[in-house]
Amino acid sequence: MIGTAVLKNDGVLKVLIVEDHAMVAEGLRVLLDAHADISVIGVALTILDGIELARTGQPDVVILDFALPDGEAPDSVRGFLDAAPTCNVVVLNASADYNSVVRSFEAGVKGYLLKNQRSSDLADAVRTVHAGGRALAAQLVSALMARVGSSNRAEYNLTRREIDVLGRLAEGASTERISRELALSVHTVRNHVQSAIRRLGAHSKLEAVSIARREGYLPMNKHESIA
Amino acid sequence: MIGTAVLKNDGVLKVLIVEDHAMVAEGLRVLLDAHADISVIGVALTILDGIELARTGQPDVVILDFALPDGEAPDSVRGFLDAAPTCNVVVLNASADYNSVVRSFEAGVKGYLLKNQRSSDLADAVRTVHAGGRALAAQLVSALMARVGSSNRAEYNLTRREIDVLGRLAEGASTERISRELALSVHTVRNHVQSAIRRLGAHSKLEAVSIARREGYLPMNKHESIA
DNA sequence: GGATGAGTGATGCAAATGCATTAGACCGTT
DNA sequence: AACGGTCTAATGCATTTGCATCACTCATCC
Repeated sequence: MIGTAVLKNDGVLKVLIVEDHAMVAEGLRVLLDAHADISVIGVALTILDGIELARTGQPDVVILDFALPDGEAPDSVRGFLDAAPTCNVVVLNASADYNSVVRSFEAGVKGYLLKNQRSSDLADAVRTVHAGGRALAAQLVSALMARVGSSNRAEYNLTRREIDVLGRLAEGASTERISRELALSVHTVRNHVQSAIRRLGAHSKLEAVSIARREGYLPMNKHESIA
Repeated sequence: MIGTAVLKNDGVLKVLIVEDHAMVAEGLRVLLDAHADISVIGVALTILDGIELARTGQPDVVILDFALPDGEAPDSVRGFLDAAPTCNVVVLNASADYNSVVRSFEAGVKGYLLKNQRSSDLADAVRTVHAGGRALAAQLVSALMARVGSSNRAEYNLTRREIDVLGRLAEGASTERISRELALSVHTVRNHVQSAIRRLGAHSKLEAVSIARREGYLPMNKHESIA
């Protein structure tokens, strides 16, 4: 709150919303625009469009939905910061799973809010991060504290490759198919699988997938869309 | 559109929103309230609260999010219709999976919209269902047509025992553990697994679990929330 | 009262998997 | 420059799985 930016026109915060559900995005837009000190300069439905709008609009704050059609928030933060170096990214997610929170902050976001909060919390978060602060959903703070406190936090440290392979296993892909999809030897795929099984303390592929899913390493079930 | 209800006060449509993400619910509320002929009489975050509000408020239309903390839309439609017999339920969902659409309409909803549509579509749907019509997301219409046309609707006819075994496999249980849990011979468990694999047209346990999950035979796995 | 299918149990065999172990290339850190 | 970790690839071996096939009991249905 100390030394709020004076360089912006009228001190109005320029916000960019990146959210694939148009209905939700429109709602957030009107809710935020209702605040006199906040101005939504754009709404993007994909990461790609979002980064382009960030480049041209140079927003102060980016509201970034966690799960977008072309990727997840943590993997796109770099792109937003490159496009608009002075912007602060706030992730918006429906679920409060540990991994998503950690990955997001590791990627450099300044805030992490849940969709079950009031919209006024969102406006507050926008002001907070622009003032240089961090914004974390209240219900996450205590939960994270507890995790850190209880040193028994499972630290599986799966590698990206292992997570990738596990994800494909979860979709029912065979070792042979994965090796083709990733242009790898079947031996390598088997090694990644074995490595993941060992790290997760599992005794089979199925158990590994089960644990990985529970621990939030795998993306949510993409219900096969019919459209 | 023929013979729009005259019995309502001023012809204003009373709408109830049931959506667990407060932020989204608030957005929908302001977006809908912006229409002169629509009035949001309440917002509920759970099915239970929603049904109670429906009983006291007797809305014309209920906007019902598919996935609520205390259940899914299709299983709660009956409750809403009992509470407010004249109301029309419109399901709102993020994903367009076949099973959800079919289950919803079988449960008696009058509309099924996707969150990636414009909010004006929602207002249109509210008017349509109140006039006695059906509202289905445009992108779902053609997709459903295609499904119906190609009479190859999957009918796997899994037995209870097979579903039970598949469910345990999905949790990472081994054949041996399942045989203990169900007090069966490992041979029998293997037979059930094989039978399920055959019926599902899969080539491995993992693929069978994947297909069964997609087809709705297995309960959705809840992301372990840290909060 | 026989046909049908679920549920149970079993055997055999080829293929895939689980597990250990080795090893080179690459990359970031110290 | 040395170190550790990832990614890649491979080999060997015991175990499990995929798949076919058979058999018996017990329902249900025509």
